Amino acid sequence: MIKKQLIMEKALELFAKQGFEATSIQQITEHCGISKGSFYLSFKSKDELILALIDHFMMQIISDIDYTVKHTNDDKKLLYEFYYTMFHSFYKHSDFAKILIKEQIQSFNKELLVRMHYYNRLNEEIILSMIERLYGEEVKLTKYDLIYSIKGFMSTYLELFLFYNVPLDFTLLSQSLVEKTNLLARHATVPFISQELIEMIKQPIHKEVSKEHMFDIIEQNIAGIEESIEKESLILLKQQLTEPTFVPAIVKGLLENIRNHPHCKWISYLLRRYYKF
Amino acid sequence: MIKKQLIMEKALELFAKQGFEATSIQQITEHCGISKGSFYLSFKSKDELILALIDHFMMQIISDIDYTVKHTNDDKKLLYEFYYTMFHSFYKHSDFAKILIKEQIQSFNKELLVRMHYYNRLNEEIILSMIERLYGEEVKLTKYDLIYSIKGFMSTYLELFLFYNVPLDFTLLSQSLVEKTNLLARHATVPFISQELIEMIKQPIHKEVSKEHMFDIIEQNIAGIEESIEKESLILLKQQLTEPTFVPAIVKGLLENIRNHPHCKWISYLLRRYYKF
DNA sequence: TATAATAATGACTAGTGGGTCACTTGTCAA
DNA sequence: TTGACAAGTGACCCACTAGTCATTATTATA
Repeated sequence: MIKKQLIMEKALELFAKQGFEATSIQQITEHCGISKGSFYLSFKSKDELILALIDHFMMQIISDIDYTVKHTNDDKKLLYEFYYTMFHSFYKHSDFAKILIKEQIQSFNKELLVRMHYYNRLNEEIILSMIERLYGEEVKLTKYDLIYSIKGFMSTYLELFLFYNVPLDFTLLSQSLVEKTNLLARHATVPFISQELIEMIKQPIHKEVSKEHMFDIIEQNIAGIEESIEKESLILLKQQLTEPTFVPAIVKGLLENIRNHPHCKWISYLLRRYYKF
Repeated sequence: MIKKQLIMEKALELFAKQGFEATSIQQITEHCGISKGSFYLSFKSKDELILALIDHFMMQIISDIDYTVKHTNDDKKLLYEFYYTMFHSFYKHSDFAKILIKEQIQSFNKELLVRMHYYNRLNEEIILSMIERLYGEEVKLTKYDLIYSIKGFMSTYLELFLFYNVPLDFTLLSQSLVEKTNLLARHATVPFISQELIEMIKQPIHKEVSKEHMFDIIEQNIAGIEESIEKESLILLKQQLTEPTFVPAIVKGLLENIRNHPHCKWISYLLRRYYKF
């Protein structure tokens, strides 16, 4: 488990510098100070490694954003918090963000493509829920265009700060984008992306996460982290999953405990969904 | 020259389908029905091929857009024409557009990176000249943000139609983006990208194109195209470059003749710049 | 037709990469 | 101390790749 993390960490550095294809397993293992065979004890293949990386970081970023959107009560601050969290989360993981943008993960693995679609869809879902809450009927016709505009802002400004090492003021950037978003939401009238277009595009998010799946993830996480409040919380949550004994308040508290542990973000997101918090 | 074009065409198809790294010279030559050695009579290396492709298409796309912006007199239509031409030009070359978006040409060749920066800068220049003409002082503080917003719109909507094969209505899309752009230009007040930030980012566009350079390109083009009005025009323009004899009206007419020939777009763009048309 | 010049070929080289596996080292309970 | 099991190693395999070059085919010229 620890070895796996080491490999992921070191591989990420190399991928961000040289790209995925251009980095050999040899280089990765050398950079880790382990042997080549040892790599294959942790990962079945190079593809499995990149997949694990994508999952690991996308889960964190998505759940960061989701948590912020769900837990910001003040509608006036919501958009701002959304942008700020998003930029901040990508900034925290900028090596990953770099490879995400550089290698548009289209070419190789089919499975990766599916995975990326999935996270993309989750992201769109979050944005949609946010703008429906903020503008309601006002954006009935233009909401999908609004999503795409927001995604457009995200991508260009992300690129700006990922590839030019300039000092950056997320506060100002977020304020600036909040104003733009509000303008588009309140005054844009010409929709391009219709409901029909969306239907044509989307493949359903099939993954309705099963209890067993969450159970597995929790077990993995328990194995992966040190003795701590988080670990204890996880164990209790695992119990709760098989035989519910705690009242919602306790469950929510336990979730809050693990929320900020980097390895628990995803399960925390899934459980929040499951318990409808 | 003809062989070169064949290779570029067939290689583009494969790159769009499988990606650059994943496509071998072997595959390309098989797809062309020529031998491996033959490839190296046209290109010194695989890198030179991708470079030639990038140049070939970026030149066409950039000069399409530039021509539209420079030759649309009606300010009311300008933004619309810009968006329409841009989408249309990428659509015409959608195989190329795909590899441009897929492989974020960052990893490999250093020279490619420089080249892409160069075209990106040209694009930004065109957009800047357009919005300064349209909005003038109004966007003094927010013009760079406006550029980035426009680029954001471009990239998300490009992705939308490049990766989902849906029927698309460029007219409606352009109208929709015109409205959004106008809203942002007229009402956005919070700038994020300041003049200083731009200075920090930009490396100067060094390439002030020399007469000799243009001369070379013309000669190449002459060799590459069939006997035609375009070819004759090129020959006359070549003469004009060494010993100016024609009045501007004639030169402009000759440029108009070659403008729409796919191989002459770039030299046409350069000459328009040179003669300040 | 003969000769020179150019174009095209594909077997070959030298090298790399992902992945395997027989073997070594470390660990820990009995 | 022993022995059984897990963790770790790196030489090795094979498929494949970019690029070369001696040889052959084609074309142009005289």
